[in-house]
Amino acid sequence: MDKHRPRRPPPPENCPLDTCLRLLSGAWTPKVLWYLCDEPRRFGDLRRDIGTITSKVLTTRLREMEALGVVAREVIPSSPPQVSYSLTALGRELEPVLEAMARVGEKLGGR
Amino acid sequence: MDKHRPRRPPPPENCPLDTCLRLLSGAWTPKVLWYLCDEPRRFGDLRRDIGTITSKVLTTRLREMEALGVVAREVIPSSPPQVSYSLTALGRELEPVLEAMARVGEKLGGR
DNA sequence: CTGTATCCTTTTAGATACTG
DNA sequence: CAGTATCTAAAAGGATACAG
Repeated sequence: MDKHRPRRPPPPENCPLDTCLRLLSGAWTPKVLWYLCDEPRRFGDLRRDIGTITSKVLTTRLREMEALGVVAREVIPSSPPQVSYSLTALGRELEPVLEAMARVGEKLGGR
Repeated sequence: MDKHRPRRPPPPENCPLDTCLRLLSGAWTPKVLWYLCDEPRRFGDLRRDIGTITSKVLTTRLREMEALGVVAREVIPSSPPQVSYSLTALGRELEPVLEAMARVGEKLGGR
């Protein structure tokens, strides 16, 4: 008799979207991932590549992604010190998302 | 001879990502689009489907997406008034992005 | 070079009440 | 039902200075 809920139930597909959204939220995270998809990069390279991000924010985002297991941080003992960031296997799963975004961005033109 | 910039130049693929990012930024926009991908929905339906969004924020996001041309707003003259929201052709371009996100969300498990 | 520490501004969103 | 209007709080980010 479907009396009280004749309407669509909340789709369970909802949860995975939320999970991914938590990871990609923030204006900078996707851009960091974009460059790391290309190849591993050092801290200063990432900063220059992205262009307008401050080191504070970049550090914060990288630490978040490290904690989530999508980015790996490797310290190369040398002088001056070098730190290289790369995607983990899990992080590489995000490449299709970024590619889909870029494709849509092209169709959106200049908005 | 490549003295000052021996490093990789900023990839032009950057811009489309930015465009898409502007559109999808904010925690709610992707969720609204997710439900509209399923089928057109009325204001109150969207609010219930999403669950915890306030009408103020939902209105703001819908107006933004309208302005960008990804969502269409249709008023159905009736009593009580009905307003239906749907994706435009441009808006439907975003479906692959959301699907990619959901797929990654599954692999991310519970983080 | 790779960060950390402060402080401040902007953006986003939540609470709540109210209207046609 | 479909919003609008205020006000407040929280999150994100920018500027700047400084350290190992």
